[in-house]
Amino acid sequence: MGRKRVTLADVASAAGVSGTTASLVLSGRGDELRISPTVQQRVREASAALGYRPNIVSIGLRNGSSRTLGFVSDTVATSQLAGDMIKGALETARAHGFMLFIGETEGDPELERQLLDAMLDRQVDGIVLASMFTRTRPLPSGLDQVPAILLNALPEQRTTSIPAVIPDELTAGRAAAQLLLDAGHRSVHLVGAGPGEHDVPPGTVAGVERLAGIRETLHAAGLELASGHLASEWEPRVGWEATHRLLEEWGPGQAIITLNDRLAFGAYQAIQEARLTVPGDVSVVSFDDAPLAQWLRPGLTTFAIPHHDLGRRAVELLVEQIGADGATTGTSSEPVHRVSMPLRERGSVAQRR
Amino acid sequence: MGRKRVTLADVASAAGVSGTTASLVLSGRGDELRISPTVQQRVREASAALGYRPNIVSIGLRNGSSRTLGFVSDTVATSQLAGDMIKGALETARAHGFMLFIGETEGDPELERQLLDAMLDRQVDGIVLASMFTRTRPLPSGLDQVPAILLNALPEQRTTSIPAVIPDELTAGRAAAQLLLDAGHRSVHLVGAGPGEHDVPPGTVAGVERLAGIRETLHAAGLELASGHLASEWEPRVGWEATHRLLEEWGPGQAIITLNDRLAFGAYQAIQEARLTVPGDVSVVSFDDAPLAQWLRPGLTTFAIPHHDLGRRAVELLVEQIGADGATTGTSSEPVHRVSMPLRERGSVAQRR
DNA sequence: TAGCCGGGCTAAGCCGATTTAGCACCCGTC
DNA sequence: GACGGGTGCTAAATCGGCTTAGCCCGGCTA
Repeated sequence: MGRKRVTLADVASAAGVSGTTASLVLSGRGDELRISPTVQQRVREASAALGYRPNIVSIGLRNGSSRTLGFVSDTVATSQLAGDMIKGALETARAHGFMLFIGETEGDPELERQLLDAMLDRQVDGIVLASMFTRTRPLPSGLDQVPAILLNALPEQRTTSIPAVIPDELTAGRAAAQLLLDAGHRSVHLVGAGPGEHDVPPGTVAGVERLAGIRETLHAAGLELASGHLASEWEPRVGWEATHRLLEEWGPGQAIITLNDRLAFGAYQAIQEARLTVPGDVSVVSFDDAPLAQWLRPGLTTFAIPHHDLGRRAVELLVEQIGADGATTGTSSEPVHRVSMPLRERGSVAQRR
Repeated sequence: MGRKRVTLADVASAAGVSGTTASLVLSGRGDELRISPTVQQRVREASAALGYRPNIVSIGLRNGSSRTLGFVSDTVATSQLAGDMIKGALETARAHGFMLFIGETEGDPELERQLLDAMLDRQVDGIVLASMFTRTRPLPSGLDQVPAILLNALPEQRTTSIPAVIPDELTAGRAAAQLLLDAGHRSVHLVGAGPGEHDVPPGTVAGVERLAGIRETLHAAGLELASGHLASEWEPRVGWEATHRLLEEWGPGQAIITLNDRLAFGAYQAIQEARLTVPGDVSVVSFDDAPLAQWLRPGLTTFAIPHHDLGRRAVELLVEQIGADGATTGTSSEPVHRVSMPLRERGSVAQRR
């Protein structure tokens, strides 16, 4: 510890040249500025011998960039899914030579302010404002100082020019319904929302769009949802209750769409307790592709939230915006980028008997 | 975008004073250096009016600190548990005025090198080297440049002076066995390792210590493990297989310790398929306290990995080391810090009939 | 022999702060 | 009226790198 870092000045004096010369050589402009091969060689050797690494902080101070991004999310820990999003962001950032500051707000606007300030104080080149479940949200001030992007969230005021990256929930909703129709099902139940267009937990983009996609596709086939079960908490207990009641009322032979995998887990438990089986007696389709989905028996067929891709895409767009160096503000053409939700077929859907 | 940041010079010229004066006033040394109240007032007003915020990068360049820590882990995403560890680290860092760079190595030493370099290049004040499951690991070079700490990992060479923070697995192992003994059980089975002292998946500290604690406590009661099931992958499928076979051989009335919650999940499935119940026919105790554990019916009794506390403790120790400012190296007395694993009693253990 | 050109390198300023050393002024004193 | 001693503020150096402008020297031309 405490061994001081090697600076450019150290390299220069070791090579017997000025700092300027050392800088030119090491930044590859040696030939351009006609430094003799002998000297270049000497500088490079000294640099290697001392293990010189440029101080990025200093460079950043000079040219006003830090090769650093801020990633502010409302929650990292509660959702196991979030990790993938961060991972996608981290990998992409690294690939472009950026490091990421991570911050968590717990949904507290005051804390969010503090984190943003702390990041801006550290001269981040851009900000990713992430949400762990898709929702609309107000924008904090200060985002006009640097390029910014919304991840898994939409701006509450649509007047803003900040781009957003979200999963393509609408298309996934359509596909979920179509999957059941293709398997011959005509009695489709929804757990988590519905049956009406507006029966949706407040503030969730996912709920609204998935429901809309499902209803749209059913309508196109001349059908309506057989039942719906609006719930503000999409937890296993709720899935169990809804399914328990649903089976009592309708009996076997149903197709169920659960709005996330935890609801599906509860549905499985209720189906099992009713001495019925998935998918023989009841078909289940879900959303999210939580790790849980592949542990269930049989595996749960579900539309994955493309967390990794979302994180990647957000950082890509941000880096692009930064690369433009603030010169042309109009680099970002499309304000909302939708990332498709891939289907994981695992065996919880069967052809209607 | 692109509205340039307000600098100290801006404040100074707005207040009609020198940069020196502005700096002194804003850093609270105004009285000490006899700046008149009038001028102090003017500076403060100018600062507030312009919304001045000091550039931490610049300050860092001057005094050689960045108020920034690096957090390098092998994996963030795969384990939902990891999030809590990072969260604990983030919160604690913030509380001490630090921001965190997060990096993920995927277990690749080359990538780890690059990440460490990228962080050191950005002048981090300290490094947390984290592992998502407890293990021994070699130390990369360069950790002698700044204070560092191992999180959920132990140094392979015990000669090092780098402190480590790990869960107290041994004590938890003892407590798990004791819990079953107290419930009157005498036939205790282990899934994931055992029955012998050395029947442990290679490289896992958790496996070794949990097994040792379990065996030790059973021995003290004059017992041995009734059976063990060594497995290198602690996944639901394995738990199902082991439990399925175990029930065929031993019948109901057993007590099972699974070495993690995914194994327990598989055990539940096997027990359910054998038309037996938890905890009436079989008691189950586990480790980790994954989210899954509270979703199971009945809830799983398990010893929680204290991820949040681990993250917190690691950063606390690191900040302490940094606070000492490299002056006295011997601030860290104890090299290995053990964090206790709390029991979550949920109802998967019953008194022996 | 003066002037010009180009090769090969360096001095000095800058980024945004902190900090040390010290300047200019006023008042009182001998 | 020179000197001493506060008072109230500022110039300049520093951190570590980049960058512009320009220096010095030798050879060639007029």
